[in-house]
Amino acid sequence: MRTVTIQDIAREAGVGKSTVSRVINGTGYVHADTVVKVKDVMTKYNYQPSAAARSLSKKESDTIGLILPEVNNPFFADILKGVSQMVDKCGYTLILCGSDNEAAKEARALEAMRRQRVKGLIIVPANDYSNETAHAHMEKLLRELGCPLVVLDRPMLRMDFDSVTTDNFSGAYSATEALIRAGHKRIGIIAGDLNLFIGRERYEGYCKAMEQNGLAVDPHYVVLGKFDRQITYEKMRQAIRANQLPTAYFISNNLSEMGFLTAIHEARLSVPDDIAFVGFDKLQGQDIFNVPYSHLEREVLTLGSKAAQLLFRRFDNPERPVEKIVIVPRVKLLGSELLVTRAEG
Amino acid sequence: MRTVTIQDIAREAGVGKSTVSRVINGTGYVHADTVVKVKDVMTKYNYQPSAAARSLSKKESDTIGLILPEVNNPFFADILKGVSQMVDKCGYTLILCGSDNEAAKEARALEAMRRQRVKGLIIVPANDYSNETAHAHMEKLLRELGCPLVVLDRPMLRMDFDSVTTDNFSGAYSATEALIRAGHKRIGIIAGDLNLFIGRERYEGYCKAMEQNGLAVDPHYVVLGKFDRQITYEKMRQAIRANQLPTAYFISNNLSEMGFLTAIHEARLSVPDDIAFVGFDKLQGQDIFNVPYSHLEREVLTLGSKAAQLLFRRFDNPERPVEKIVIVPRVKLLGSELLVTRAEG
DNA sequence: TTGTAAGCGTTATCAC
DNA sequence: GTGATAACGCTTACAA
Repeated sequence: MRTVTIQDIAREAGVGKSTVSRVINGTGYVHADTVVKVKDVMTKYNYQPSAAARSLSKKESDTIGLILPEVNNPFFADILKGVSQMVDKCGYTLILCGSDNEAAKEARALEAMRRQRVKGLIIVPANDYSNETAHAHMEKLLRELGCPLVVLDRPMLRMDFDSVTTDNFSGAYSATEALIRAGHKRIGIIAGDLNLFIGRERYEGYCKAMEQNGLAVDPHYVVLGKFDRQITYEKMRQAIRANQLPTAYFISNNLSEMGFLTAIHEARLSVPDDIAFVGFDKLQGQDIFNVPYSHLEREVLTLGSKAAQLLFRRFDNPERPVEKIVIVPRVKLLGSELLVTRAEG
Repeated sequence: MRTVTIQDIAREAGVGKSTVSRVINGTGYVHADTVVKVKDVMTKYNYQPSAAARSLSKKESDTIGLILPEVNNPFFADILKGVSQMVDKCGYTLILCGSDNEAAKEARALEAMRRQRVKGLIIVPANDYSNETAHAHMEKLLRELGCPLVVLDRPMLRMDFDSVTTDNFSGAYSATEALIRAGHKRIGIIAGDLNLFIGRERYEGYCKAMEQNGLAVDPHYVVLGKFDRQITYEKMRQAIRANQLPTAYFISNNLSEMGFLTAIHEARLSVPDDIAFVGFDKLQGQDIFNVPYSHLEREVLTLGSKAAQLLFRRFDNPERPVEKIVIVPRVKLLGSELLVTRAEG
């Protein structure tokens, strides 16, 4: 049961293979009767043209590459969904690689994408390559791809690629401001990795909001959680034991939130009675558990589909100027930001 | 800046292209010096051979297809992770399609996989095709693929493909038994879609456990949630209003659990004080929210990687007998199964 | 409107 | 050890 080729179809339909090709691609003139005849044979044999042969011949594939740092992180899973739907809808095929946040794996993924001659690539960088040489290296790799690409979610230092990112500064600013409006004075931050661009941006948004409202940033209330669940947990444990808690935190991302909550639960503290917070990301499933955790909202699926659209638009017009889409997250207040006043010890 | 080809490398290295091919693939004899020379040139130009040309020539691609019903469902995201890691590790490239649980999209995905001439396919079927004609049609599509394939997670009626599935019967049995051991007598079930194989299996596991322990299945306590969050929510609302609650439920899947919890929260009932339960699946993030929901545990990443391994093993030996791996889930008791005794109204 | 033939970038089969 | 050369299955001039 050999795979049937265009040649087989041509023979069976009694035409040349270029005619079959025309029918498949809807290119050039071909007699209506011939079309019917050829289509019949194709259906009969359930013929599917070889993507490899086609892309070899056309010197262009119909595949889109996607590189994600963690494929099973709910946030990236949503992005994947957005990309996948769009890619599907537009008749492309998706090639997916995970980088596990490691530059080395990312580089390997990029090589795979090159071998596949993907028509375009969407990448959430493994890190932000803020280090000058690392950045140069990464940029070189991306250039070598020789295809349109969109950088998603994690901005890279100095990049002139199309991109879809989040306004981290304004997000952090609004979240902090919400806490201030709720009446908090002693507000801390669980900061992310300050070596990362987004970590710094969020930190600065927080500082700015404090400053603009005449509040000082107390270093005791700055927890360096590094966007990591375990590290945040440990630091928060220390802070709780040292009895060095503000009345509220702005928490820089979802993993930090998890670490924070674990520590809080362990110490039998409750939100917002003992400690208030607003998180940068929504915790997956918090609606199900009926918990009032305030957070910043962004439509993650949209992040993915916008990235795909950007890519397709560049296919259509390679010369268009670089476009950078920046999503501004909205504050969603559910109660965890509240200041619960009570007699203090 | 044209893409560099094997011909370019050959010319630059002063050898024939077959020699370059040999170096790339490590096949046949080639002088050590030549190897070095060729490799140098390849590195210099950062050459990556075209996957399309290669698979055209070898009549075999290095891609693995994966079709998932919902790419952003945490459960499938974990499966994806498992598959992706394995595929990566073994030097293959992953092509991903989503079916959105629709047979039509699934069929389109299968066509895409055929065009790509994937070397193997892993599929979580959009449904179980228990209807005879639907099943026949699906089986035909799968056969037509003409490549090894592994059916994952959702068993199909009468399939003689390699597969990795869960023992639904024994899972439901153990979960129900756990409730019985906790002292419950009036135990209900939130059943899934009984048109689906897994829905029936779980229902039967529940019945069997009841029977073996001398307990009757009270039809009032059988909620037909159809594996759907919204439907379960509505049915549970009715049951609550009608004041027709057992002391505990076995809940057939995670979406049902969500619907159940929403109804419970709305009615201001609490777990396990007012109502106890054991769910078939773990709710994503329940550890974070510190809730004591008992459930069945299975290593989801492993589901994915096992499926990939099964596929690779079949590549090595196409004649080996069909292998069906069945995962038996373990009961994990966290408190929601407890029988809280108290004076009744 | 259709068929012929060249070419896409590899691998595989030969001779040398 | 190595280099021509013929596939592989398709698209695309170019002829007819």
